[in-house]
Order: sequence, then C-alpha cells, then structure tokens
Amino acid sequence: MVAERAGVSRSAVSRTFTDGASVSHETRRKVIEAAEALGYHVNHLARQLRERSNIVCLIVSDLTTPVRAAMVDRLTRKLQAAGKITVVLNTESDEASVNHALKLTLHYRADATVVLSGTPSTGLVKTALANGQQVVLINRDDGLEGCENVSLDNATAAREALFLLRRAGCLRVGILVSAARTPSLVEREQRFLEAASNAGLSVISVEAETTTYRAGLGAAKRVFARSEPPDGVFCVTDLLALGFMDGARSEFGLRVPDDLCVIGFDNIEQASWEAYRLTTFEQPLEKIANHVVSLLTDVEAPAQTPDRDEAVFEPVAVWRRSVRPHPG
Amino acid sequence: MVAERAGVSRSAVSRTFTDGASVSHETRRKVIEAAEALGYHVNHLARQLRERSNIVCLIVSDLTTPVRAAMVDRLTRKLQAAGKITVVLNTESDEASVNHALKLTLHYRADATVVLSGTPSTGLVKTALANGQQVVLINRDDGLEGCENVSLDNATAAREALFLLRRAGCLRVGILVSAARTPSLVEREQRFLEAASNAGLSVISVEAETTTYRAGLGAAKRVFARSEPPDGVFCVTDLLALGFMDGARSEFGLRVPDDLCVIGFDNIEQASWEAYRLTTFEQPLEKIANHVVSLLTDVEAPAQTPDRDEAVFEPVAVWRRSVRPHPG
DNA sequence: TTGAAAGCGCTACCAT
DNA sequence: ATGGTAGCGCTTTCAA
Repeated sequence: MVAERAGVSRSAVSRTFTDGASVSHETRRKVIEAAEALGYHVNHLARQLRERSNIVCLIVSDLTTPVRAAMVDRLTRKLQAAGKITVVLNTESDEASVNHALKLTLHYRADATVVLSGTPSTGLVKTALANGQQVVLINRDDGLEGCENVSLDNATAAREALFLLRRAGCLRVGILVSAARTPSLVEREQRFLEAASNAGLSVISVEAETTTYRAGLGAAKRVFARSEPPDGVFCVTDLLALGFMDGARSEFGLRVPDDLCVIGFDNIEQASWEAYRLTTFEQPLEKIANHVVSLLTDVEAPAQTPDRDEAVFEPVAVWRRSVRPHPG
Repeated sequence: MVAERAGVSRSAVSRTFTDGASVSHETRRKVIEAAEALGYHVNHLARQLRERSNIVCLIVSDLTTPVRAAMVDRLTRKLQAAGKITVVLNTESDEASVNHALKLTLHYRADATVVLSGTPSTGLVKTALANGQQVVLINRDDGLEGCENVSLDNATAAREALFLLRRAGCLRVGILVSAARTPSLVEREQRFLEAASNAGLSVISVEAETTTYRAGLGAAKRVFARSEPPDGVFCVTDLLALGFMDGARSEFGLRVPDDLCVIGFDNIEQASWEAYRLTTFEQPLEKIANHVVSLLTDVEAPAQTPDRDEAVFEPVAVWRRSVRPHPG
C-alpha cells in the first residue's frame, strides 16, 4: 500500500478510511495528505473480499420504454443514495437471457438482484439465494420461493377501468392486450374480463402484436375496420393506448372521448401530453423504489412472512380527458 | 477455495476457469462437476485484484429522457456484449454531482468512465486518467485533455434546419433554445444564428426554462401571445419541439405545418408518433455506441491524435411532415 | 499437466 | 492510538 509510504502503518490508513475507527487527528491528517498527493483511492472491490460487496444488479429489458426508464431512474438514484452500486444488466426478457444475467450476478458477488422483467428459472434463483443473495422480483407474480415480490394491485385497477368506461356510457366495451403475455398484463386482462362477466357484459378483445405504440396503432387500424367496433377500451399499457388513440383518430377520424373512450395503464409522461391527455392508472414508482431499497437495506428483517414475501402497491387513477366524465 | 475439496489443487480449478490454460480433460471435468455441486462461481471481483476490472461506469442524468434512455440502452447492451460490466451512476448534471460520481468510479477501479451528461472538473479527470482509467465524454465539447470525445456535427444540422425552414417559405424564422445551456445545445443555437446572419436573416429567439416537453409547451404559450410570432422554428431538442407544437396547436389553433413549421433534434421515438410526425435530425446512437465500445475495447490505440481525441458523428435529417416540403 | 507458494489491496484481530 | 499479521479468493510464476 503506497500511501503508508507517508509515515504510518497500513492499518492506520485503513482505519482512516473506515468510519468507526480510532485514529488520531494527526495521523489521519498525514494519511489523507499523502493519499491526496498520490491520488490514492480505497479499492472498494478489494474491500468486498471480506464483507458485502454493496453491489446490486438490475436485470431489465426494454430500457427505452418510458415506464422502464422511469423505474430504473428511480431505483438507481435511491440505491445510490443508500450507498449501493448499481450494475445494470440489459437483457432480452426471455428466460435464457435472464438466466444468463443472473449468473453474471453471481460472479460479481452482488448482494442482491432486482428483476424488472423476464423471469429467471427456479433453479438459478435458488443458487442465487444459496449464495446469500437477495432476489426481488418486480411485477411478476409467479411465486418463486424465497424471493421478495413487489407487485401492483391490477385487479382493483381493472375493475375501476370497467367502471369508468360504463359510467361514461360506453356500449361496446373492449380491451386491448399484448401478445407479450407478461404476468401483470395478463392479470389486468383477466380481472377486467372477470369484472365484465360479473356485470353481464361481453367484451371485445383485441390483441396487439407487442407492447408498443406501433402495435397499438396497428390494432386500432384493424379493429375500426371491422363492423361493431368498441366505443370504450381499456388498454393494458399507456404506450398501447397512445398508439390506439392515434390510430383511431388519424385513420378513422374518431374523436376522443366523444366517439371513443380510452384508458391506459402506467401513467408515463407522454400520457399527460396535450395531444393525448390520457386517463390512466399511475404506478407508484416512488413508493415501489423506496420499498425495494428498504428491502435491501434493512439487513435484519425478522418479522416477515415465512415463505413468500409480497408487497402489493395500489395504482392510482389519474383522471384526464380521454374518458367522458358523465353519461354520454 | 471450497471447490478444490473435490480432488485437485486450487491452481487446477483456477486454470479450469481461465481460457488459455493447460488442464487435462479429466481434471477439468472433476472441477466443473464439483463446482456445479457446490454452486460455485468464480469471483470476478477478486480476479480484478490482479488484472483489469472490466467495469465501465456510465455517468448520466435525466435517465427518463427518451434520448438518454436510448443511449444508455444501446451502450449497456454493447458493453455487455463486449464482456464489460456496466455500473450506472445516475446524477444531477451539475459539476459537483458529476465529480462525486467520478470519484466513486475510482473506488470501483473502473477501467473506463463514460460521461453522458454534465462535465467533471479537469483535476478529477486528470487523476482518473492517472489511475489508468479511460474517460470518454459524449456530446460535450469542452476539450478536457486526455479524454476521448465523441460529438455530433451540430453545425451542419443547424445550417440544414435553416435551409429547410426557408425553403418551406417561412418568413419569420425562430429558434427555441433551453435555459440549460449545455455545450451541444449552445452549439446548435450559435450555428443556426450564424447561418441566419450569413443569410441576412433576423431570428426570433425563444428560451424555454428547461429542456423538457413542458418547457416547450410553456414557450409556445408565451411566444404566440406576442405580436409577430415566428412561422417556422428550429427547436434544439425533440422534446422541446413536441411541447412547442402542442402549445401552438392546442392554445392557438395553429396548424402544423400550414401555419407553423417545426424542426426538432434527436429523433426520439415520440417524434414519429402520428400526433406529431416531426421533421428532425437523428442522433446516430448505434454508431456512437459502437465507437465508444471500440474505444474501450481496442486496448492498443497507437495511431491516434496525440492530445485530444475527437470523433464527430453526422446527424441525419429525418423528413416527416412538420415542415412544408415546397414553398408555401 | 500439476501443485506449492507468493502476492493483489484490504480489514480484523491481537498485541502493544 | 498504533503496528504486526493473517487471510479474503483469485491468478501466476516456478518447480516438479
């Protein structure tokens, strides 16, 4: 250790850079001075040979998608503030890619990994857990054992969406889903269908090819070319909703909300833009992020549910003008 | 090392997981088997005690912004593909935050740091360089010594923007800039002004409070309330342009491109949305990302410009319909 | 091909 | 308060 060339023992300089250490003011001064001169910086990676690495891995796909970007933004900020260092693993969302990423995670001795998309295989999660790693799954309700789960109350939102559409006087209610059938998307769909069925309503189901703006646009083009198109639709994602609105308006001259009511989900920034003013459900990203870091920070978590730990957050309805407020 | 409990020496297992190592087929088999059984994974962090860490830090702010998200997406993917691990440092863009982030970078023994926003202080960059770290600055032309720079040819784009506006028959040309005067934004402004001045044109300058959609919207509200508003404006950013368009349309009933021509910069996904169809300049993100990883990958870079290394990329004009194609 | 041993930068423990 | 020492997991000489 080069810095000790400036007077003292290596222990002394180590102590200088450790918080709860006893070191004289004078020694510390000398050490700091020498370190400064030599451009010395503690090697945190070597530190981790003895203790925790403080590394948190974020496994994520579709980083450009507004919700994802927002989630990653929140998470990286908060993790940083909590003194963690965040490694972003940008993958496809298929199991193989996610597994690969999770394996890397083990190599870096991450204290924890947060999976934002895709689902790793049970086996791999087990070894991660066995290696003392925390695994937290966001928005994927597939009940892997030992993981911490955080998810959204999709059921309530779906029911509310139906309610809003009916109250707006929509006669032919529809739902726009994505061919990418991720757990949360599927749940929104099923709950909506369920609620409709309870109300004795039939629902026009439309499936977009992917979960993107373009796919929403394409879906609109298809659905409004048919006879008996819907006049009120719940889109499982804002991106889908925005594309759908644009398709309905630009291709068919439909007016929103007069001819067509649209509800989205996520409350991405674009949903608030003047051209859309989409009524939607907001993901409480801030709360979710806070919860995740508290999960990773509170080392002792004694009073927890034994097997499967799940936190459910409430999406909040954001009322804008893509739905008629009063019976039409 | 636990894995060696299964027959051989620690050297053997080390060799098993190193590529160019001589180890018998039999030994390797035993080792792999044992490792599998014990859930063993090489600790890459310990590895770095002897060699390079393979860690690349990305210093970035405003991660939710579409261009940024896109850039980070590209970069993380490509770095990963090149076997690097990417630590994202999400900061504010003021110098203090960036400096703090850069310091962290030293602690993690990053091989390289890529700065996407904000500018670190010269001194800090020097020590990073001195510690054998590569520093690459994206889109900030402030000529720090020893850094690799990659930037955009803003001048050409600005000139072309003016040309397009004039060709569309705009009589009162304007530019929408941001109060956040980052180097590339300023350059776009100055080049545009310069080109206009060369053409003997006066330009209506409008300054938005930040570089966001909302700020663009606000700017439109202000500028069209005045007498003699512009009928063709170059916005230094797509986000600004989109907000500006919405403001002009929703508040003043202006039609784009009939009453107002708008040009943006970045070609974010939203610029292509039906509600906007913005004519803009695309940042060649793919090329930039490729260049960055090649910079970090080609360990030997002998034939380089001595002091300041700069790569300049050409934005490409994307023609859509927010500008009239023919003299109006 | 293999094993023994040294050392990478660091901190914890034990003396002093 | 300080210094010495061991050891974290790994790779890499050097001998065998």
